[in-house]
Amino acid sequence: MLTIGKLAGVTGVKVPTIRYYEQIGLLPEAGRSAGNQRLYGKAAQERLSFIRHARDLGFPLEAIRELLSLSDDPARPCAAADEIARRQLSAVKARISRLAALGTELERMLEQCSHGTMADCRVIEVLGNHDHCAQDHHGGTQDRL
Amino acid sequence: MLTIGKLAGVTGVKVPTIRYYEQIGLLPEAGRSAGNQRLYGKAAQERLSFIRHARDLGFPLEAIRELLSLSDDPARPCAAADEIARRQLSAVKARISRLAALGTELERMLEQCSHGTMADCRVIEVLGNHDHCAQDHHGGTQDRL
DNA sequence: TCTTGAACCTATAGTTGCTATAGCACTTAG
DNA sequence: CTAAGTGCTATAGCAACTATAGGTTCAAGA
Repeated sequence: MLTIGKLAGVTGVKVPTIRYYEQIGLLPEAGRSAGNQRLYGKAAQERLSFIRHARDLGFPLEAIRELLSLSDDPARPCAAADEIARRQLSAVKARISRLAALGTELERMLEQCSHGTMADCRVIEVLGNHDHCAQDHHGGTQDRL
Repeated sequence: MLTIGKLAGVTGVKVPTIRYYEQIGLLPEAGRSAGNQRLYGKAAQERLSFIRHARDLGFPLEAIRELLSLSDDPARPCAAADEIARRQLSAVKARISRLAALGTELERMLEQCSHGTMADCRVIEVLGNHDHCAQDHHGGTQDRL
């Protein structure tokens, strides 16, 4: 049985984050010691590692909640889990292409800068006037990493 | 003179967002009509367009605040603005490379999926066990877009 | 002129995924 | 036995908005 600090150590998830996951129901309520401290077994450790890994891959907590509830039911077809992962992949791809466009625009902006005074700074000028832009970078998707 | 709704229309910034920018001091307090409604002139419109464009390029509000205060002082050298933009560019690049790694891992995961039941779903299996991963995707930078 | 509906106002709470703080109780090494 | 370290709860804060409630003002049609 691990205390919350040890669990944090082995999973790489911080202590307050573990308590937060319990609070939002992503982890079941932990058993307690005589002195009211949380104690974790192997199952909890595996569940938390799963969550950690999925978070590292950018899955939102709600998606992780779905994945966990799917995996609790081994007989069901795996298509639903598949679909969640595919959604995540396409969100990642969308994010990359948007960021690539932003990077290009930022580079263009910086190349043009002649390092004089603010009065004729291209950075400020470009930001003030969208007509200078080569690409359309308006209204990107809001899906979070 | 534009009402807040018209200003929202021409700049593409939503009405509550404009009020929010005023509240946090990114926009100066707007003048008011006889009936206490905000009225905006050309200067406010340009300032807001600047903010919008910088946000589209992913600059955090604090960076925008700096850029605005720099541009209010046309005699100063442009190096400071340059530096802010360079920081933003490197944040964008870091974000892209991290996302690319995540994308690769997600693709690998999905390729291996044999579309059976949850019991032997690779998606779940891979998420549960980091040893399956080709790459290191732990502890990415937290800088926001 | 009256009325209706859109657009405005303020203030507050919610979003995501944590992180930090305050003020305690418990546990463990010396 | 005591002091440091870890644990507990509850609450507030972060970015950057978005949504809601409950009220006022404005513009246009009858």
